[in-house]
Amino acid sequence: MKAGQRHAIAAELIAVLVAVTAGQPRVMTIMNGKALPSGPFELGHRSLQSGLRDWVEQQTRHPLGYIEQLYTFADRDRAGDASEQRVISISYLALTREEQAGPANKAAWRNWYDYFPWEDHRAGVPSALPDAIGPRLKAWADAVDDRAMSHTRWQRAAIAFGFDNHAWNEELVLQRYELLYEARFVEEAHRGQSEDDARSMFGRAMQADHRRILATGITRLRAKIKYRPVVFELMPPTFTLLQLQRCVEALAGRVVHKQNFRRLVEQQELVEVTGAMTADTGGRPAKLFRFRYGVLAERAAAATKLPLSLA
Amino acid sequence: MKAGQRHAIAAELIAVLVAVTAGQPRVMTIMNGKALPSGPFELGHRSLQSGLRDWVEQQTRHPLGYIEQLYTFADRDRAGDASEQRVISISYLALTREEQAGPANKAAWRNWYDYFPWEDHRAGVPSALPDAIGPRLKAWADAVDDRAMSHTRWQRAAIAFGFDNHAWNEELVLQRYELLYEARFVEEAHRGQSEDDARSMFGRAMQADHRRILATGITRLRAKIKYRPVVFELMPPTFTLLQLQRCVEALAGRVVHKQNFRRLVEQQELVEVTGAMTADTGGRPAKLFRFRYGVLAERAAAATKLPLSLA
DNA sequence: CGATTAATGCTCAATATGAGTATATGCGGG
DNA sequence: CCCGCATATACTCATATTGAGCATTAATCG
Repeated sequence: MKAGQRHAIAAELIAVLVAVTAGQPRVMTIMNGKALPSGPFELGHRSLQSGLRDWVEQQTRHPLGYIEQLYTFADRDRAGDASEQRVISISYLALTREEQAGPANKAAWRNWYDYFPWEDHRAGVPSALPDAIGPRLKAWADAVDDRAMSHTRWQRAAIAFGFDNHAWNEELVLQRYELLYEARFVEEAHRGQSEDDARSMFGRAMQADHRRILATGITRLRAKIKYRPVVFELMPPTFTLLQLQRCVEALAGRVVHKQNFRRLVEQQELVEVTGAMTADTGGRPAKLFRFRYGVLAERAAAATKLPLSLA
Repeated sequence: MKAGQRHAIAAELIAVLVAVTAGQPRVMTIMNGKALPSGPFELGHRSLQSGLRDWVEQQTRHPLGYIEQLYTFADRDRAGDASEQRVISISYLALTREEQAGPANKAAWRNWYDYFPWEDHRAGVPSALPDAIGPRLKAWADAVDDRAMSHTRWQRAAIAFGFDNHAWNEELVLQRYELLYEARFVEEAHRGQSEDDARSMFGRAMQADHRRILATGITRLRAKIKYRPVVFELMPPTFTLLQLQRCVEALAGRVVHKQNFRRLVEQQELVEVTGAMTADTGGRPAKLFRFRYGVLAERAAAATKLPLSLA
């Protein structure tokens, strides 16, 4: 071990901090929405996790309920500049509730679909997909000479974005972003160009690879809500079943069958009635529920299995 | 960012390299089975992944088919000594075939159940579980005064190890190891004591937290084979369905229903016949199959869903 | 030849899942 | 006070998935 080399390394913690408010999935950003909050890992921190927890709680004044490691990156050219300094970035997914939290400094919550407009299928397939994104990906595929290569490109795109009769798979967030990056449609693919805030059909850009990290976080979360009761970290203490459903739908970017959703949640005993009712949303008053924390103890592998099928 | 502090960090890559040979799951070790192979991450490496790939291939003379990041650790007391040097360890799961691979130096493959004897349920529940481990965990739970605490302890143990009518869940490898660690039954929990190689009922110990990392790798792999066709990375180019089944069983530590296993594998079109037959194992000759690589392209989320139920 | 070991083909019951119908209960406006 | 409107909540039903057996076929071994 060449100590001299090993020392030229720095570690950075990056958080994908998620909340769901007003039916929209939000992510905490800094720098006018261009970056995810991140801070250095220092010797004073007990562990990576606690290092992250420390400064995120300091920023949001909110205890983090749930933290999960996402991925560790250390690509040579991450920094962008020619510094010989090597940076290892350790990213985390954290869930919280927006509520109080007078966010310090210029930190701000953003709708995550600002960054990935093609990911929200709650109101049906976004028209930009078949109308604009599809054709461009097709052109990108056709742009190579090699027929086989061309076919492969289009097939990858079709599977990822659900063209050609392929079913939409909401968990392929990262795959889709990487495809758009490879095709150079997202701004990050050509560094140093258009610096405007424009929210194009390919979404708002972010600094360095932060948008990729966000995509990783969304991917993980969309997968996780199907087999772990993590949604509740995003819910207020009591809620109606429809509110819970809307939260899941916001994250998954698709609607679910209401009756089946209730059946599932109830038969799995994930929640219990509080006795109270609410008549806020207009229709017949709904029972208020709370998460039954018992499930965490009872079922180690506490399955949720939200089917999240098409609606 | 206090540069002075950030520089005092080193990064290390650790591999859980797995193969399945002769019906047993093996893991590559060094230091007489006491450690997982690991090496420093250096400035010369293009990325973390390629750094790992570089030296693992150098050690095993075998191209790695599959690499997946496991987890990144940086706990203060990891080093054990009082050095102020902070080490970040990035662990990976890698799959390969044992075959050729004249393993360099003192590297050696070990049956992973040497480290976790209680994890192999292929021949039924290991007698040590109800006979010895259970009672000791019960005693550990009873050792606290607080009744509620005591109850919680036992309940955690019962769920993790399948006592009190709880079903055995093969994916709780890490949870079980951590419980045994907490109860101080595994050697690593009391550093600096018995240094012998003895394979006690609590398994062979490893250096530092390598056994925990191995547990993390097994956990991940046991989960993954259920929804991704990764088993094939461990199989020879052609194989019979029973061989495939035995491989899955070795990893999962439990047997599966033969007919249902075949039904699943075939209806998902994960394999295709080669035309050849083999009459090696005794009974009626079996068809030889090969993995149908097409599935990787066709299904992005190439589901495997090996049920892995009780048999 | 008969026992042994697998391979392979089929059946069946119990759930899980996707989708739809019907009824209940609040509110606001006319 | 009655009429929609919007949502809550209760059931029903067809189909797919799963877990478990039973039966038959085809080689090898002694």
